[in-house]
Amino acid sequence: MESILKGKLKEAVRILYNSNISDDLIQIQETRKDFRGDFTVVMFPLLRFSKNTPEKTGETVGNYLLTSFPAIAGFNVIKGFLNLEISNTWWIGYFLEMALEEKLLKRCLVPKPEIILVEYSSPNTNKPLHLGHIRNNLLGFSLYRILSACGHKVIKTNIVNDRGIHICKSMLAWQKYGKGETPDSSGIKGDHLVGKYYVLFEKEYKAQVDDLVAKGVEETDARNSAPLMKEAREMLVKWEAGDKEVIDLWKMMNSWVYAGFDETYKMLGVDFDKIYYESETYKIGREIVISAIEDKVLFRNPDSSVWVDLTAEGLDQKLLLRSDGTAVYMTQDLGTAVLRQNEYGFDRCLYVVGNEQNYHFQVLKAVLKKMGYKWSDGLYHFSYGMVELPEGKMKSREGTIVDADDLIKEMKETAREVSLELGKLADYSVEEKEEIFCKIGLGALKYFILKVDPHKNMTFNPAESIDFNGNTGPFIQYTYARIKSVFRKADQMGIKCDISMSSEMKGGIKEIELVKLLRRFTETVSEAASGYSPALLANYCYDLAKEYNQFYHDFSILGEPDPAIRNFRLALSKVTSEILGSGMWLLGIEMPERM
RNA sequence: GGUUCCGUAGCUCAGUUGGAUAGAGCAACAGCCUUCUAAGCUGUGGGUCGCGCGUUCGAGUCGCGCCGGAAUCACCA
Repeated sequence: MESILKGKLKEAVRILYNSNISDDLIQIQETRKDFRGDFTVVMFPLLRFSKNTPEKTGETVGNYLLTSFPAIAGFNVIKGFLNLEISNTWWIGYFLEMALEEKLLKRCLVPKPEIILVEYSSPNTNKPLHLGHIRNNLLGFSLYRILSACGHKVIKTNIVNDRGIHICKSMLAWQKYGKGETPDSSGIKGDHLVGKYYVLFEKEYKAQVDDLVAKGVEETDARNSAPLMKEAREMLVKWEAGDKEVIDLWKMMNSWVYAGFDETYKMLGVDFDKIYYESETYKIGREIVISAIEDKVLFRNPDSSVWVDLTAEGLDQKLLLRSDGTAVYMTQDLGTAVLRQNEYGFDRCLYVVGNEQNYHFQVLKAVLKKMGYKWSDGLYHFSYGMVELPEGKMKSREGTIVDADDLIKEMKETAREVSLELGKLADYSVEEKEEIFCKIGLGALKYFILKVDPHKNMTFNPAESIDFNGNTGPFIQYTYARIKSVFRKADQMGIKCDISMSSEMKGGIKEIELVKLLRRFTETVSEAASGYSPALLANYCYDLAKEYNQFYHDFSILGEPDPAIRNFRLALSKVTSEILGSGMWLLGIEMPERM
């Protein structure tokens, strides 16, 4: 409609004022709710052609459109705004077209699909996942779905940080204090078991440091010379040297962690097409760095550490290889990027990583560019904000880390309580009920996180559990289940939804509001894709659900005697449920048929 | 100190490329279930959009300068 109107406006200006107007001067937007009309044209840019007041210009243009364009039923001018009223016939025609379309999402397909790699999750193998990872996973996964919906070939990847001193810490603690404890023997989920020994290491290590400090040793010296730290470092050297005993221990404990992660990922409903391991990619990174020294892109210090000079790019000098030749964080990310480009030839690579690493990714991109990799332009750091508690950051030392598994469990539990209290699922089996509690609990959690603009920090208050009323996932799920319920009832009553019959609809109707909102779906998906913002889509779903609930409250659907109107309302309900369903699906949120 | 991001109602958050009188939810208060699911709907109260200047017919939105908060600037990852 906007593009037709645009054409008509150009025509109007040509005929009325004998001038050609460029596209960017024509501003069309949906009319605000408190004014009469459907579309609003801003008159100010046209004044240079009309040489008249905004009001007069509005009148003249409005009259022209009214007589030359049948879809326009009327207009009014307020200040510099020309509000056009579109005929209901046009709206209904528009809606029918939409309702009969096989796959609405086809409208989102981009002309040039790209190969896009999305990296998300990126866990360390020494601790279980926490709330921060949940935000990361949900964002990454929904970006995958949204970009895929637009026709891109999207590959979900995960890079597991499975090497380094922190991994050795938990291994060492297990070796010293574990007494052969395993997930099976202890009944503890693998990632939590390994995490337990990481915490234990830190505790024992701190005790040693405190002890040394008490004996008069300087704090930094104490940290370096504490026996546990020494042992951990020795273990890392052994690991890098491929010592069989260490490697075997590493493999065993990692396998526990992976089994634990898999369970959490499954609960969250996320998965990956390809998993990279830093223990493999850091070697590639090292090779690349070494060959770049020969090309004089990098330089070597007298102590034989390798650096890149990015002062010309406004950044600092950055270390790429330690003086002992071992790799740092950046080294492995360089290797991973090159490996991925070789394997997939991606056009874009999205790193879903917290904003605390903004500098790191700036450097990564700059280094690759300096090394001559043209595809480095396609790297994009999807930088999202931290999840904070009311009192600030989560801190493991203060035990305020919100564990992912615990949180998911609590959400399900709350869903169960709320649901049982309402008692609408009495005739369901235990398994069916559990499945619904799961959908609702996770729906609440996922929506809570995804509705917030990704690049902002967000607050989570563990004391007040996540809401199930208002602007929440369950609210949207409820709306969906409600519509499903209407259709179950319609079946019982033998009422079929014959969309074509609603074309006989006439008259002034409030349902048009709903149509207007429905039509925004596909453009919202496109915006969410181009702006990398699932939040846009989440808030759209909320707006739609809210609008539908008003409609549902104000009008009877099945009780409506006029079949044309009844069918129209049924069709509206059907399209609403489909859009809510696929909108939430794009966010990775499942919808229950009943709740 | 340098760089990046953020600052909107008591709280959590929306607010399209600058457009009209800044919106939701939660919390508080008052209503609505013999009729399609009340996890819903309706209403009331609540704001110097951190502060100032500038650009513009028009600024929560753009620019500059302050103030406040976060992150980062490691031979940690």
